Formats: sequence, C-alpha cells, structure tokens
Amino acid sequence: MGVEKYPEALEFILHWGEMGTHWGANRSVAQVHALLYLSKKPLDAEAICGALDLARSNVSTALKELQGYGIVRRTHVAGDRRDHFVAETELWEMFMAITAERKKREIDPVIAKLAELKERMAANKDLPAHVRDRIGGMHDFINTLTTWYGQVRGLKKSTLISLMKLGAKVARFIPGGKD
Amino acid sequence: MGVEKYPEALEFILHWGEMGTHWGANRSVAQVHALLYLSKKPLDAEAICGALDLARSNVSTALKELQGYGIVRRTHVAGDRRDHFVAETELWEMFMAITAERKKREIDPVIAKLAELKERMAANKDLPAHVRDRIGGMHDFINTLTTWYGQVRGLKKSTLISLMKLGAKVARFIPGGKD
DNA sequence: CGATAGTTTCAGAAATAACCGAAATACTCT
DNA sequence: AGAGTATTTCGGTTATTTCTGAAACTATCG
Repeated sequence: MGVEKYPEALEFILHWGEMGTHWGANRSVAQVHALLYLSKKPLDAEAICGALDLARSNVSTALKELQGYGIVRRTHVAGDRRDHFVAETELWEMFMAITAERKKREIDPVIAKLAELKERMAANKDLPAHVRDRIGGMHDFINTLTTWYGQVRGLKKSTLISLMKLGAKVARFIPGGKD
Repeated sequence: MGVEKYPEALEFILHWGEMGTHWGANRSVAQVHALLYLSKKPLDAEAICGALDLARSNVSTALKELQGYGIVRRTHVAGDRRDHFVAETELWEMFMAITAERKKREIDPVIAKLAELKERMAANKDLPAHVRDRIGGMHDFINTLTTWYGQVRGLKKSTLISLMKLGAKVARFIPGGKD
C-alpha cells in the first residue's frame, strides 16, 4: 500500500505541491518529490501516476526535473525491468542541492548581465553617475553574497551544523559585534 | 528625462523583470521596482506607466505589492498633489526586507502545516514509523534553519558584513572545523 | 530479428496568472 | 459642498504555463 493512502501523508504531498507553485517548481514536480520523500521503497513511474493521478508523460518530465536538481535518482529493483526512483532523504544534502541549482539558474544569469552592463557603462560617458552606481552596487552586492555562499558551502556538514547551533553567538568573534 | 531612456538602464529593467517571473514576483512588479531603484527622484504612478508602458491599474497593484515587501515607499513632492514613490537603495536593507517577507509568505505556512501534521500523526497508531519520521524530520530541519535566520537577522549590519567577509574562516572558531 | 515493455517527445487542450480599461471611490482645493 | 483630480477595485481578456494523450523512440528478451 502506497503512503499516499494515509491522510497525513496525502496532505503533506498536496501542501508541498501547492508550495512548489510559489517556489521555482510546478505542482506536479513538487508532488512527485513529496511522494518519493515519504516513500520507503523505490517507486516506478507507473506507481507514481497511480498515486498522484497524473499523466505518465507529466511524471516523466517531473522526474527529469528532480534529477536535474539532484534530489531524486534512479535505482534498479531486482527482477523488475522498469526504472525506479528514490528521493534524497538527508535534508541537509537536499537543501544544498536545491540551493546550488537555484543559484545556477537564477543568480548566475543576473551576475553575468550586471557584469556586461557594467562594462558597457564604463564606456558610456553621458550616462548619469547614479545609474552607474546603482547597477554597479547591485553587482557588488550580489557578488559579495555569492562569494560568501561559495565559501560556506564548502565547509563540512558538521561544521555548518555547529555554526547554526551557535546562532547569533558567532558575533562574539567579531570585534565590536557583541549584539 | 527618465532613466529608462538609457539603453543600459532599460536593459537592467527588462532583465530584472524577467528574473522576477522566476522568483515570487511578476514581471510588472519587478520592472517597477527596477525603475524606481535606478531613479534618482521620486516618480508618480503616471510617470511609471509612461516609462514602462503598463496600465495605470497594473502599476497601482505593483506599487502596493512593493510597499508590502517594504522596499518601496510613498513620498510627497512639494507643489504636487500626486503620490510619488521611491525604492530602498540600501541593498542590505532591501535584501533583509525581501527575505523577511518571503519567509512570512512561503516558509511560515509550511511550518504551521508540518506542526499540525506532527500533532495528528502522534495520535495515529497505524501510520508507518518512517512517514512520521520523515515529516517530523522536515519540520525539525526547517525549524533549525529559521531559528538560525531569526537570530542572525537581529545582528547589526556591520557585524553581518564582517561575518560575510570572514567567509569560510569562521570555521576556525568551531572545534574540529578547520576546513 | 521481431515482439513487447518502458520511456520520452511534442502539439494541442486546460488551467492559471497577469494585465487592461472602465467604473467606483477617495482625496484636495476653492 | 462640489468640481476636479488622483487612486483603487473589479470583471473580462490576453498571455503564459502546465498538463495530457498520442506517437515516436529505445531497450530488452525470446
């Protein structure tokens, strides 16, 4: 019996799907992800269709997308020819995979565009200074954030968890950062 | 002359609008924001319509949304009866305002739903243990992240900037976190 | 080398979200 | 108060995205 038969599990799937529409993903992608996340055993595409009442092709697209994010992978089940799928259940891994992919899709293009504009603006003498400053400032700001992100994501998981537990107390290590 | 007449400024506005569609906002909202961000002087709604070729009502809705995020505010211009609008140009402030609002809209409802499910699952004896664990684990994980966020966002801006500059070096202060 | 089972692609249909313009409402000044 | 101007709300339209079902493609087994 599939987990989607339990009311709480189904509600989780539906809510997750709904939230997905407000984030980058569409409803189907988020629902498939939620189902796999709750499932103990690998599921084949047909089983997912049945559980969520989605078209086979839609499930295929969703699985591809989730594999693109790196949070779902194919496995093989002995004695079964069909592909089966499992979701990453380590939440830290999942979170890292999603942020990395979203950065690639949504932040990197902005940085590239801002860099391009910056270059062109340097050669454009009658552009008001404040426009140059604002666009340049945005570029610098996003660069600062992503550089920080790039460094921090390289830390060991255990170190990151310790840092999170420390919370606001990290400020103790900063001169003048008592509060 | 409005900034949207400069090719680089216009490109910034269009690109920002396009990216907006991939984030929570719609194109119009993001474009209005970009225009105000680049504008040195406060703009009235009519001027925004003209600059971006949007319907008056659409601009009205966009301005309301941006004020809801706390990144645009109304001002008055001497000798002019119309409302005028300016964007937050302090990028750090802007970033904090957006993350706070997105948390409220997109994360808090998930936490509430997960808490509700957790409670109901506790009373449901024939629910498989792994379903309880996975949903509970998600709840704990998101709580950990948001608790950390809540603490860190309370720090002084200067402290936060110092921490960012430190980057991966913060790990030095964690026992066993050399890398 | 077919036959069969499994998967993906794609064009159109359905659903959703964005946008416009007209009408209603609110405000300001005399 | 009421004329004139500014702003918001709302029903309908358009644009965009998502989803489907059929067809094409791929792989595996006898």
